[in-house]
Amino acid sequence: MDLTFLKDDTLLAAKNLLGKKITTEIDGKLTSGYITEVEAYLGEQDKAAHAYQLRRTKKNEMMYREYGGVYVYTMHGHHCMNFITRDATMPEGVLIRAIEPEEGIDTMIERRGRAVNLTDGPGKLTQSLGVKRDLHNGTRLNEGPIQLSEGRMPVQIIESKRIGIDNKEEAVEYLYRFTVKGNPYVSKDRVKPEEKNGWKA
DNA sequence: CAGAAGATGGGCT
DNA sequence: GCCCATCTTCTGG
Repeated sequence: MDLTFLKDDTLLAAKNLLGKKITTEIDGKLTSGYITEVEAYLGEQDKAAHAYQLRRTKKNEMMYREYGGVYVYTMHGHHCMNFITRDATMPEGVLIRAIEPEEGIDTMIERRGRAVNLTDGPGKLTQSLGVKRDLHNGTRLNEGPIQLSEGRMPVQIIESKRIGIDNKEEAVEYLYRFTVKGNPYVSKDRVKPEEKNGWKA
């Protein structure tokens, strides 16, 4: 699909990512799901971003690339996946925090070692999809094992504060987290499922 | 049952 | 030492 929507405003790109389908084909197994929760990280101006004030390290080097790249970092032994937006001078991106499982659920259960909470958190969904930092950091969407395609449309998008950044001063207050209203496959909050899990059609 | 608390953990500076 | 998380256990209603 056309990825140019990742090139411009990162907040808009984040909202447009909701409902898109992520498909991975890793270790010969196909898994997929629809994006239900994302967070935008705005680089230079954003105290919660890895690239705040254009900080550049071996770890976040990937953010200084053209839109469409995949940035994977590790946290407490878990992998977190971001899609890079903008261009090489603007290290911005969108953290994928949760998806609604679609295909390959048996594979997800196998990889996770449990049958519940497969994809309702940034470290969980990467484990279910088989995404690893050493193999997939620096790859590009639709040019490798990680594919992005059209999926579903959220009825309504909820804006909220980002998770896990309580020591980032004013950045804590930014409403840069976006979730599909009525979809239970999200991190932290327990959501009562609405009709069609909050998707149109 | 929900929410809080504690342990765990890897890659970087 | 710092950090965009998860799981298990403990607590209280």
